[in-house]
This record gives sequence, C-alpha cells and structure tokens, in this order.
Amino acid sequence: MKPRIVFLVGPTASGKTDIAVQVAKKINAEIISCDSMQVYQGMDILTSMPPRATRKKIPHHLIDFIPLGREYNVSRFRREAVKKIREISEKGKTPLFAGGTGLYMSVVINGIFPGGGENPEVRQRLYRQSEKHGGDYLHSRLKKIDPEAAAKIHPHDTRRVVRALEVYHITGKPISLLQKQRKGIADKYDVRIFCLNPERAELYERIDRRVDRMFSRGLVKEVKKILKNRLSKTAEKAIGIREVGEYLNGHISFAEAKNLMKRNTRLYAKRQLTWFRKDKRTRWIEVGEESPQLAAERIVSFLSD
RNA sequence: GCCGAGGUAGCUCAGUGGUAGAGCGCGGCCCUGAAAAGGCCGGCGUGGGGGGUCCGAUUCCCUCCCUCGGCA
Repeated sequence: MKPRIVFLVGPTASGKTDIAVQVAKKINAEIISCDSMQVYQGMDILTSMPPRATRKKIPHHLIDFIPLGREYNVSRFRREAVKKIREISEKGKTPLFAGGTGLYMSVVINGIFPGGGENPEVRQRLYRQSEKHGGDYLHSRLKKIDPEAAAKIHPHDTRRVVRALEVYHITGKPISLLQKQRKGIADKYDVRIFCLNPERAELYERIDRRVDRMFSRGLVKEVKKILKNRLSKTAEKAIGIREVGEYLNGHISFAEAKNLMKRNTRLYAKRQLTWFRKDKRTRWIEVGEESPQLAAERIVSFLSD
C-alpha cells in the first residue's frame, strides 16, 4: 500500500489553518505549509501565520524560516518539501500540506522540469529588450526557437516569454520540451487533495473581516517594520505591503488602503480557486459556520474511502 | 417656489436620430525557478416614468418624478 499524503488547500480566509491542525491531530500528521508567503519571517499579521502556540503542539514545516530579503521560489520549495515528506514518513507520520499556493502544491505532486535554473543577467537583458522593442518582439523570437511554447504563452505575458527564452539560453533546449520531463510523487504516494470551499459571498465577508482584524492587530506597525528591510522579489509582493506603504507615505488614505487590500485579496482568492479546480482528484469541502473540529472530522472520514 | 446642472451597467461616467460603450466591480480561464506574482476572455442594461415628432428615439419636443448646486 502506498503511503498517504494529504493536501488541504483552499482560498485565503477559508479556514485552512485551524482545520489543518484538527486534521493533523486526528491522523497523526505533521503540517507542511504550502504557502509562498508564510515561508518568510516577520510577516505574522500580514500572512495570518498560525500562532506559535499551535505550531508548538503540532509541528509545522517550511514556515517562518526565510529572511525577508532572501529570494525563495518554487524550486526551493519543491526540494525542501520532498525532503520533509521523507522525514515525516520515516517517523511513521503522515505529511499534511496546508496552504493556498496552487503552484507549490502542483509542483510537489507533478514535479518540476529539470535544468531550469535562473540566470539573472540573461533575464535582466531580456526584460530590457522587452521594454525597448515591446512585448511582441520577444514573443516572435520565442516563436522561432519554440513554437509550441509561443503558442501557449500570450505575447503580453512578458514574464513567461522571458522565462522561456531564458531557459533556452541556459539549456539550449525549448522549455516546452523540458516541461514534459517532470517527475512527481503521484505514483509513489496515495495523494489526497481537499479544498475548502466557502460560499462566495461568505468568503468575501471573511476576507473583509480578516483584513479589518489585521489592522486592529497592528498591521501598520508590522508593515512599517517590514519596509525597513530590503525585500525579496516575492516578499515585497505580499498583499498589504504596497497598500499600507502607500498609506504610510501619504498617497492614499487609511480607508483606501484597507479597501484596496480587501479588493486585492478577493481577486487573489478567485485566482486560487481557479487553480484548485484544475486537479480533478480534488475533493471539495463546503465549509460554513461549523467548527474546525467538525470540518476536520468530515475530511478524515473521506480519507478511509 | 424660481433658476441652473443632471438622471445611461453594481459604481463613476462617455457617446450617438438607426435599440449603447469605458474604467472599476463582478464572473470565467491560463499558469512549473517572482506565483499573495504575471497574463487572457466575458457587458452582466426595461438608457427615471408617460406622451409626442419621425420609417426609426437612448439621442429631438412636451410633461411628470427624482438628485445636486444657486436664489428665495
């Protein structure tokens, strides 16, 4: 029998943190965070980090361990996650991934393509060219070396066009070819995916409440402190940093900052849901007003299927 | 009460004698080394009510209602 790995995902503010802890207790699991922002240290309020007290009771991994200025990415996450899976399994426990970053989940399950490191110089040069000659210029170059990728990537999606060219520059192979050479864990493990799914209106209310709560818990102060650091490309993109920053430098009002944060979080939640709809193995868990314990019980009951 | 401006998408507003758009919102989607990022698609509408002119009105005319500003 294959060892089991459980993924508990869902849009932001859907209640993952609490439910994950309850599930972990019931199935003797350790939690591996699957969240691109919670890896960073110093963003407790901003990322609604699970409180230290709960992390003490149930071990949480890949969380709160990277300085704000250090670059972090899918590849590092994948490597570390795979290692954690092994370690937790060796202890006879179940790895329970909990978080909202769809790409990170997908890369753990489906693998990452090989040989695609970064080359900052090449990347920078490509972005400069894109600015100078317009987005279509790079896209037409991509068309020549990798028509398959070019057909898939929209010319305006500069980030992906640049990445495809960068990979070709580094490896001499088209990215579309490399991307077919991925090895995931799906065949070695019994992968179970659960996605928390509050009703949309309810989700948006929860998001609003959460943002309000962040402010009352001292978000402004936290962001002020964060902004004293040099931030990695990822960390600086956490929702709230720009909004609160603009408030701090007087460009927008307090109320505007708050509303923008709510709106941006809603848009983010929508994008998350699109990700989660993709994997057809996903079991959708409708959540409402019930307690985390009850939701966890329902999830655990599905595990014996 | 009088004068002026205006009532068009959920919101802010543009436009036209041949039944209407834009931004935001909202919905859907794509995604593999920045992913809380980046990108794509979708108009979702009794054009304030009623009447008139016209082949045809959201557009012109009349009237009523409502909102805002000024004067009383």
